Amino acid sequence: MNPAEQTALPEDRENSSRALAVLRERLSALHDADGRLPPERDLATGLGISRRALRRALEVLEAEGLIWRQQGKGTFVGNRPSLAGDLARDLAGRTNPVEVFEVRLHVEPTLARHAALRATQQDIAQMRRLNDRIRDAADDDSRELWDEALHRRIAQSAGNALFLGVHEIIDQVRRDEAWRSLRVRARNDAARATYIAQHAAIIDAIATRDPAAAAEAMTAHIRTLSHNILPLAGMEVPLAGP
Amino acid sequence: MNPAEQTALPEDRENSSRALAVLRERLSALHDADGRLPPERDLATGLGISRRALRRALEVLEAEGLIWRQQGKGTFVGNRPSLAGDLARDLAGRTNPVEVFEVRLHVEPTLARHAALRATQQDIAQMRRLNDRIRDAADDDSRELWDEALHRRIAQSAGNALFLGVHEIIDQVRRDEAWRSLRVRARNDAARATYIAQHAAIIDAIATRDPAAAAEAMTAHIRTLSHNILPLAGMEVPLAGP
DNA sequence: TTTGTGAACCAATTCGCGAATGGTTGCGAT
DNA sequence: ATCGCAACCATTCGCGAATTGGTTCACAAA
Repeated sequence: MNPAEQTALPEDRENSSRALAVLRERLSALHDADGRLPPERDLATGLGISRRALRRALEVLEAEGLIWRQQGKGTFVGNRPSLAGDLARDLAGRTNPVEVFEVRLHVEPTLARHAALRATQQDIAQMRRLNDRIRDAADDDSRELWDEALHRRIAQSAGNALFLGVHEIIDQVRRDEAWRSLRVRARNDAARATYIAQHAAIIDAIATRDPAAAAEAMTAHIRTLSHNILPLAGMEVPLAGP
Repeated sequence: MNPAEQTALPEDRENSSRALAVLRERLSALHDADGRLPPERDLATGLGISRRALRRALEVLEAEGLIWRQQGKGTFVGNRPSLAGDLARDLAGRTNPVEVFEVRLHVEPTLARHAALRATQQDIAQMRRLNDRIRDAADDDSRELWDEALHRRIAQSAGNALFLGVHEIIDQVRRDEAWRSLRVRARNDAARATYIAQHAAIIDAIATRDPAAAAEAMTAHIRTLSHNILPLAGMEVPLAGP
């Protein structure tokens, strides 16, 4: 899924063809374990529509970020896999949560600082929507997805493609399967309200174009995260500042 | 080649088998344009030695970092290609030199700061050797290799595997083929002495365990680089500090 | 005219299989 | 014991056929 794109969509697409509505509804039932949809030819005949009509519907779903397609490969639900995947898996095996927080503590406040200077009004509105999604999330897994989307949106708003790539690497390492149990143990009802308030403080600082405040708010947020998470891994919280 | 490893080697390996000496001598003449050596079986018969003796020699060369091997693929001279390659090429196509310096200006001083706290005496001695290699380099291409090795050694000394991975990505983007002509134009005899002096200042700060001075020296170095290079690309020098 | 349909073709990818290659083991000679 | 030789294992490559998304075209339907 791509939470960031979903919320950015208008809800008035029902005037589209019937194929789109049918496809959107059955999307989660059609794909296999790997998220792969049947080939376009099979899917078209299976749904009783022409291939061209099917492709128009798929174009909409792709623009919404619900699916991704690649010639010769197939059509898949979810987000297109990133080139950072292999590198992130390799790094995840050689680093540890303390190092990840040490890096985040230096990178993410800088991204927030730049976002305060460069974020558009759409960026800021989207950040607020994403923080609402975090607050209203029904379960921990979706909450993690929205939280990741918010941090990514801030990184995007910093307006530096290389910095965004660096952030993506860090984020993928953080979310590596090897540390899944740690993330599950870190889920903490009491801390949720704190996180949402800290997110709001970061967004407010960006909205008021205050780079120093944005960086400080982000630093405080990541420090809170590290204090809540690292002890669960039996690790010390690093003292170094940004 | 792996300049960092080469200089770290002791010179007393001549008591090894004759095959090793022969192989080490002819190494640069045996590989093809891609750095590939002949298959072990062919190479063994070609050198008139048994495959086992050849493999023992290759093990030494691999440990020295002069070659790398992979089952089913072959044996190659030089450094094993990094997983960061694909991602770096992709990022190089979406970023630009200004963004690269913006990121370096935030990442490398931090690495130098950490190196001041964590570098070993071997690290520091190696840094000085590498700066001498830069000074004594015969041509610009090898000078670039030694310079890269020095910056990498500083990143290694920071003692954070994830940060090292981030630095590797940035470095590979910086060295992307697409910007080769820019790097060539940036070669400047007059600036060489400045760079070597700035490197020495960084190493001195690390050696005296002064994190702030190390970070400041690195910041000054990268600012000098950006002032010398970015105008060649018709770009403004970014003002933001670390 | 406009739109949709089916078919054919293009381009990128995958799959299967044999060959090549580094990694490993075992046997026999020295 | 050590060395040389051979055989075998695991991974990768190369190539061709099949698969799959991307595109074009002619024709029919609205």
